[in-house]
Amino acid sequence: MSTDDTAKEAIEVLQHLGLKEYEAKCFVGLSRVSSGTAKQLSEITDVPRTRIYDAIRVLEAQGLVEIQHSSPQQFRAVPVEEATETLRDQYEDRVERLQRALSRTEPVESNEEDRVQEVWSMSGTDAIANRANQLISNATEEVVLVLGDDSLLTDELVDSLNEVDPETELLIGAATESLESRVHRAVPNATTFVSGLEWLRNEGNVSENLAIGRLLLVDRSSILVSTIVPDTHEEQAIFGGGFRNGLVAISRRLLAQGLLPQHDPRPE
Amino acid sequence: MSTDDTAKEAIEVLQHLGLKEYEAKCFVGLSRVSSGTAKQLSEITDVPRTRIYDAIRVLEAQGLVEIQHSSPQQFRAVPVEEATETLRDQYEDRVERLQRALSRTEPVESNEEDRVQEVWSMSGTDAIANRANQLISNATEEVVLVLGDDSLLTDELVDSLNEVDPETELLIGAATESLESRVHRAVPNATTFVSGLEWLRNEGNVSENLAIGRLLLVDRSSILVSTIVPDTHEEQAIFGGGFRNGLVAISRRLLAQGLLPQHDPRPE
DNA sequence: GAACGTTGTGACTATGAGAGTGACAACAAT
DNA sequence: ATTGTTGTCACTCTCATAGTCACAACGTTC
Repeated sequence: MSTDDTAKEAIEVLQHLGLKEYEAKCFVGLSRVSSGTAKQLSEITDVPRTRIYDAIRVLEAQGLVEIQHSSPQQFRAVPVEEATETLRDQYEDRVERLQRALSRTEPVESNEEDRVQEVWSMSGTDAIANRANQLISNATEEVVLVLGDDSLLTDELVDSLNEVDPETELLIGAATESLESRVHRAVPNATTFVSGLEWLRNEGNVSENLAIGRLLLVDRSSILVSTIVPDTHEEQAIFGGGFRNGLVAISRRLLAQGLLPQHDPRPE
Repeated sequence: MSTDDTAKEAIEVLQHLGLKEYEAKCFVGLSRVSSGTAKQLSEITDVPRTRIYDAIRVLEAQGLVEIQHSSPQQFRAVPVEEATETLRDQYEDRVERLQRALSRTEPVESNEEDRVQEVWSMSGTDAIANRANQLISNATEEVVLVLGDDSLLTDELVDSLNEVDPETELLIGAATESLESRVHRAVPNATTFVSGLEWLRNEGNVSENLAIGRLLLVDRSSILVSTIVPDTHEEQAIFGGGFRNGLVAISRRLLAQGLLPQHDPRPE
């Protein structure tokens, strides 16, 4: 039963990685029997026997399955580590080709109007984290960062923080004391504090169903605020660039109010 | 024109990475204009204007595009490095989940009949390379390896070779002198030679259209032979395990004949 | 070697996702 | 007020893929 669930998960992941349903089922099925014939596989996987052959051929071409050309044919899945390694290789290959293709295609007339009153939105923890790290890396004067959740303190983030110019002021807040001490240890250069976000939590102006994720202000000119939807655990962010940006201005004032009284004595 | 081609390539790669046609086109289009509206994008990408919105939403959810919620909306692609980094993260995530799911699901009754007269086939350079490295890593007595093409001498292969037990005998042949010297430098522990494969090339028993790729014999009990189809550049391999395996026996004899007269004086 | 189940191939239908199009109300700009 | 733009829906068309069937080749059994 639990095995069934993990199997189902494995199948889904494989489909996300580009395999078709039959192919995914076949691979997962094969991963549990060391070797088998089309008929056996069909019974395990609920894939019509006559379509096993197609699926296996594709898998073989991808380097995920081996075929013994006997009669009847025997199929065997490549060991897990080998399979994932192969998938990884394929993927790296593609991303690299993408990178090259894109970088060679980029130059096109652009309407650089340099608007500064912009507010952009983005989604997805990975993308947001990358953007945050990027912003931090480009900081020259000041970084103000508030983390609302332990999981956001990733190694990459720590690296970015430790790589900024020593002249740059680092102000890092955390939602809990334990998180603050972790930050303090990881980024010795930073001034850390436990604050708050109470001022955000308590204001009823945002939908109740949002948890503050991170808050980042770089050089007082770029701001990134993310929220985490508790149910789906999805992260959403808005991101403002430019000095005279309204959002940035507001955020500066919010931070000034929220951060300076660093020890709000109200115990929650 | 050439920009058009690379753009097309980028689109294809993105589709392989899981994006739909419209999404891929939108992203590539956006990668060349710094920012744009739905109408502009539609003109660049040939995607129907009314469908731009769907595509962008998906891209946004994946962290590849930012949206400025003004009127009209402005769209902007995340910088290339950020995008690829995000894609990489997503992928790593999936592969890891796959690995966990698979390893937790593997235990199922298995018919370990331990046949030794097996010959398996596999395809794909990545998969074959991984299998080869795996085999080498498990070697305890002897590794005989012949490389038919420069491109097969990868860093991973070198690592595997240098990590075998020093007691293990390493015999590595190469198709050309330059390749041999590269091998010699990379794997000092190995006895290298320039041979031959003439004995394979000249025999008309295999379809003319095959170039020998690699040939690997480990501990005289496992053999891997790969061929490269010159046109498609696809690599195919057969792999035999087990001591008494017929293929292994044949290969041993072939190698004994082919390798010992190391310097076939015939100059090609 | 006759009879039966198994195996592999190819061709077929059905379904659903996604490509492509159009109608239309909300909006902005003279 | 008029006109073009913008965003949303609802729709059709096409094709990949899930799912089924007929059948010939093969192997196994008695």
